Amino acid sequence: MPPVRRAQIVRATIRCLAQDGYARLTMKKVAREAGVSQGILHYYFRDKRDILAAALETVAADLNRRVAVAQARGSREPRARLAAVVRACLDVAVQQREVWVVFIEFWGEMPHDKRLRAINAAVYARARAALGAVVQEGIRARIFRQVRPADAAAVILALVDGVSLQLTFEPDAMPAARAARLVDAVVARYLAPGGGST
Amino acid sequence: MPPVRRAQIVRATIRCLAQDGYARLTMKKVAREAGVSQGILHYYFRDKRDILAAALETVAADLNRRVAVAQARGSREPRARLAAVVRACLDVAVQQREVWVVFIEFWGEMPHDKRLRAINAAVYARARAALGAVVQEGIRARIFRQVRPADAAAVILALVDGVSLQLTFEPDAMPAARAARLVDAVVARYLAPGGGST
DNA sequence: CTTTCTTGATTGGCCGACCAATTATCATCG
DNA sequence: CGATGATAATTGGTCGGCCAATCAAGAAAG
Repeated sequence: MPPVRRAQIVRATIRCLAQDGYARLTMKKVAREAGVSQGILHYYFRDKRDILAAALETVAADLNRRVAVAQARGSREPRARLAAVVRACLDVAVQQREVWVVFIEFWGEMPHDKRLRAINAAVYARARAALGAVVQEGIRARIFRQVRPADAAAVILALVDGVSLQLTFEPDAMPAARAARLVDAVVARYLAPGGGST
Repeated sequence: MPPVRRAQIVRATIRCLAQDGYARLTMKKVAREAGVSQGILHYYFRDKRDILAAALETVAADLNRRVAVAQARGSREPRARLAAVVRACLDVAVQQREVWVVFIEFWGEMPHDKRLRAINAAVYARARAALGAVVQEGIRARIFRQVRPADAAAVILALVDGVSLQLTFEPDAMPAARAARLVDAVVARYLAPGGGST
């Protein structure tokens, strides 16, 4: 029962964050949203920071899961797989807007909370490793040019994050599908064989 | 005197945001940091939100200014100019860490505040216009391939934001100079003539 | 009957906003 | 030049309200 209650509280927290924002999150609202009393929150969590850390873990895991699923569904061909991942990331930002928005909210808190930073670092390390593996595969198959997979992973991640940000704050500027094609084009040209050695 | 006092308060606010974070910003701290009484804050600003909006405006203008200066110092050659802008953006994220961190903090609040969204949209519109103009110039000179300048601008901005994020949360992962070279390589390959029509 | 779980009221403290009172600024005029 | 009075700027304290966290008491479960 403990894990169930914890999850219930964490999910309520995420909903509150999506609705009102980090700065206006209160234990009262979380308890109300979860349908429990205020006291119970401190039975399952030491304090507010604990709940927030758990919320970031959940959000991050959720994002990772969705992207992993999309990647698994893609073909074996490295280019197609990268495209599938890119598309999945951007779709999350648009369709699962709430989850993505909460994740962005945590960015602002990370400089002030070591624990949140650690969770985020783990998420990005995993993401870079997964992307790097796909790139590596493409290099071996001579589909991609010789690049350091870690560099390529960082670049792809940065592109996706940056474009997702723009889609989040100015959704009307560009449909998600077009953004995905744009990012794909950049990645394809970055990894395509030929051209300079840079 | 009014404008001086306002600026004084806004600068104090930005320092507080950099130090303690958005969620822990209080009028008391701002007043203390600015070296004025609490009451004065409500004399020059209607309420807390007003101060925060002014703070975002100042931060955004500051970022814009620094990048504009870097661009102006660059050569006339489009590729070099883009490189200068990229370098300037990444340098800001690393060297003017405080300003950049405060800007990120505002991202988390934007989904919940129309006014902050509007300010941000203006900033990005300006940035895209400036970048787009440089790209356009390169296209005319046949240095770059035919791309929609707006697309290229969005891509470069996304890359810079994404890489800046990673530099912010994991500063040891990569020195700023290497990040700049990496981004330059991606942009160069994206804009280089030849290759597919995408 | 003991352990686990849950409640809702309480606590001390800090929050943003407001306001009456005080002080500085400055144009005007004796 | 110096007094005067209106206006602008500034103070510090007060207000109701909400915050996170605690706790004693009771309900459920085994």
